[in-house]
Amino acid sequence: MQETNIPKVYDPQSFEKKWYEFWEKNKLFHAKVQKDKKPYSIVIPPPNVTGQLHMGHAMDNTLQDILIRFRRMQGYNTLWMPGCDHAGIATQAKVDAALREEGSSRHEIGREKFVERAWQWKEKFGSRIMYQLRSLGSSCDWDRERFTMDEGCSKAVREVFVRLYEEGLIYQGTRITNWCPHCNTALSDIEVEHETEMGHLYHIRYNVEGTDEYVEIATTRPETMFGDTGVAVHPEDERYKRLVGKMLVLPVVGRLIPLFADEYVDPQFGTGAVKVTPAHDPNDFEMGQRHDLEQILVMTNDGRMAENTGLYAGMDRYECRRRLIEDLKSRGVLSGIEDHEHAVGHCSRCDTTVEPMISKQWFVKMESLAKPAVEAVKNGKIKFVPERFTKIYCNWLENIRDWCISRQLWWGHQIPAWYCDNCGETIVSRDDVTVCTKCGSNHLRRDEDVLDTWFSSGLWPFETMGWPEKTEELKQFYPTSVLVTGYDIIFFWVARMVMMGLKFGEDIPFKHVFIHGLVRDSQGRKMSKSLGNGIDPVEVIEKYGADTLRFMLITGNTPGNDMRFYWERVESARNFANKLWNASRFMLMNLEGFDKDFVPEQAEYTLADKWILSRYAHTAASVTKNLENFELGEAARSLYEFIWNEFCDWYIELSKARLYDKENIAARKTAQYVLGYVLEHTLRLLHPFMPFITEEIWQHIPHEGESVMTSLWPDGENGKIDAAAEKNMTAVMETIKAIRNIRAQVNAVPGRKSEVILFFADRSLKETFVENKGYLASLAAAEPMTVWTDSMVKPENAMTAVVSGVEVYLPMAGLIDVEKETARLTKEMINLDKEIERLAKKLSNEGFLAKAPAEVVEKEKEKQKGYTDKKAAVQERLTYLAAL
RNA sequence: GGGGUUAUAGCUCAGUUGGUUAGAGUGUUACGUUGACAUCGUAAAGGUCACAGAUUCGAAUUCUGUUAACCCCA
Repeated sequence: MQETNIPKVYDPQSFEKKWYEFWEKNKLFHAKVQKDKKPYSIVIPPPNVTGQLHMGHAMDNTLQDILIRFRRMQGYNTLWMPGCDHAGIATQAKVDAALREEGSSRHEIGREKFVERAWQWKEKFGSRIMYQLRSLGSSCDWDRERFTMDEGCSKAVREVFVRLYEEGLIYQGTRITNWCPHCNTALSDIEVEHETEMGHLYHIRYNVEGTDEYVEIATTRPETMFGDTGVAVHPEDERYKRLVGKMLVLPVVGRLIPLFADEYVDPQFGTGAVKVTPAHDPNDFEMGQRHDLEQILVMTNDGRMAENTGLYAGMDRYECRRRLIEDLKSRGVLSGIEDHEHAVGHCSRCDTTVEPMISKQWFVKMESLAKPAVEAVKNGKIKFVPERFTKIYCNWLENIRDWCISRQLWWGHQIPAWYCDNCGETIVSRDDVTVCTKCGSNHLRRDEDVLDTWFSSGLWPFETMGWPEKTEELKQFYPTSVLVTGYDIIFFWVARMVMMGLKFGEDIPFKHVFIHGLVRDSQGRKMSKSLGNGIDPVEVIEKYGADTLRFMLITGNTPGNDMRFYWERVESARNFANKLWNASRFMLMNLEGFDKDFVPEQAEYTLADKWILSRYAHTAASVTKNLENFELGEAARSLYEFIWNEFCDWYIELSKARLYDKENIAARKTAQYVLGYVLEHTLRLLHPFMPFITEEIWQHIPHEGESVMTSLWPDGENGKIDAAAEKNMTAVMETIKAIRNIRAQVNAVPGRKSEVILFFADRSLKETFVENKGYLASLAAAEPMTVWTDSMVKPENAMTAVVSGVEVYLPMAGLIDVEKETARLTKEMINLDKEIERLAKKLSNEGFLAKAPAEVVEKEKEKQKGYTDKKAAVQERLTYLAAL
């Protein structure tokens, strides 16, 4: 157990892997169903199998791991369900690219082979991501690892699809959807990102049939004019009233289209007349429905002009736009081009400009699903942390539109719908179908499309627990305790899970939604592949250790807000780990004669012992409270401050005298006990944040149990809080700092002892200082310590400082620098005057005295007295100096 | 157009129910390797808490408005 030879420097590489394997091998992450224990469960936001872990994952999983490890130590039956997502479009794109490298393509090898390739991809990259999660320290229950396309999830997806279809909540329809010509698939509304772009507004004249008159329209997408089936104006627009009902001649094409009136048209915009292309614009589509207009599709799925565009057929949509503009110009019907700023939709996956166009797709009716999902949040069953995301979530669900769920991809859950070529029947079924249920024909074709990836992700909290079977896991772990995710997928994922959970899981999927922000680069930019500014968490782990990365990610950051990545901050976290490492090393080097059964008598405790135990108790309470409130950053900060500024800077220093003195056995044993107690318990508190280093140290120092991760969370330590010890110790510490300050002022030779004379305005402190004068000697080189009493004359040739309750005099051998000393004290005087004045004003304020709580008034009065006493002492000193 | 976030030390950020001489890390300056740690220690400098009002005995903290940056939705 006793080891004095541990490395001088924190070296995470030497132990992180070892401990992870130890935990995993001993199944410490595994959650059995145990009905008598309180459950605490989290399902991981499944990373895409496409690639690798990025900094956002590192952040997300660090937060989850902290919560899980904390609750596990608190005694909950804790489940963290891991897994990954098949990520339809993204993965298909990756596999496509791999095939292209080989000079092949998905179309060449066919669907079956392609899907095989995608599975191979999944095996390779899925396991890589899971490995990366392990290197971060994530305490997931790997025995339960799931994948959104595994057998169980596929079964759940089918069940949900069929039930929704049977209830009429899933339907097939020909509607305007957002089409990505690059990914070659339809997208849902939220997969489109709108960016404001500078474009042009083209003014084109459409002749009124049989006259020389024309109507001028304005459009941003002239190439869609091949699909125009009308021109609309506002019914009250005087400019056009007399022309409504007339036919117009579509330029270039020559087709006749009606001019009609519709309330939708904004007479202020452009010329007040809009071309109507029902097959290529959502608003036009609706006008088309109202006015019974034909829908003419003029583009192909890859963004080229269709056969019906004559000379332009086969041309890219933008090439067509350029040529068409030239053509219109030469025909003299192009009357103007204005610069125009407008929002253009882009594919969130590949950034290609999406083309709104009609196609036949599957949709989910959202209204009835969204209502209970809003209700669950409004009535507080589900709570967002931070609370402000509630509004964002509710607003979105309250204005939700139907969800396009079919994708023209090969990688994903194929839609369980079959079409009968014989009678035209559509059959949706849980099991594969070979015979038409209506006409008995076996000429069936399965729908080729797959489902939106988020359709299966939406079932994640319960599909991973065995739904639709009524499993023990569901009974114990559903609803889950908390969902931890970024604000960027509240709509994509959180909202869908709530809807699906309420509908099929028969309860909310989670009680809390803990939202975090994005990790940005040091300039505040989003990390992205195209910018090349991403930082690989694995690189950070290899260089600095997972604990360092974890600690860096959760400090200096508050819930829901973005954070910037700085290497300096990584280093600062690493230094903290090193500090802890060396504090432990100090203890290990002083373990000789450690008696694990020894517990000191109360009387054996020194002031420092009582003080550090009290400070530790405060820390334990605040860490617990902050973790329970999802204030993980605050929790980590309080541990940082306790470990560094109190335990290391003061307690270790103060324990040295007793530890080095091998004669006084009782004192040495007490110091060892307190050091051991505080360190061992602090390691437990820190374990959720920095699992590896805490385990490594914990295993070296005296402990009981097999792992710090299964040790009990420190609780009920409040008995150790000792207000008197804290007050007295604070006075000692302040005095030490004051002496050091003076010594620095006069350039005292470091280490050379000098006398200090103390005068106690607060008499109760005298005894404390007499008993603990060793503290002043060792930490401020102040020796001997003389106590001045009222009857004596205060020392003259000395430097002075005043701290609460204590006047400090440092006699000077030579002459003191009167000028410098006067300046220093004058500055102090000014500060004190300012405070005294402020307090005087406050304390003479009738309102304050009458309305503020008595304890606040009392506190202010005490402050006032403290400052006044200090001022008197400083004044006295200044008077003395002036007389020299 | 609607909604939201942010504005605190040179930089990055804390500051959780209103009462602190407003904090940390980093950077800067001076000094220092005595047996945990130079990935360190000691000391210091550095802020009108964006601006203007309001509420209150009391505002960095609550409310309103303004300005600036960013984000989401339409």
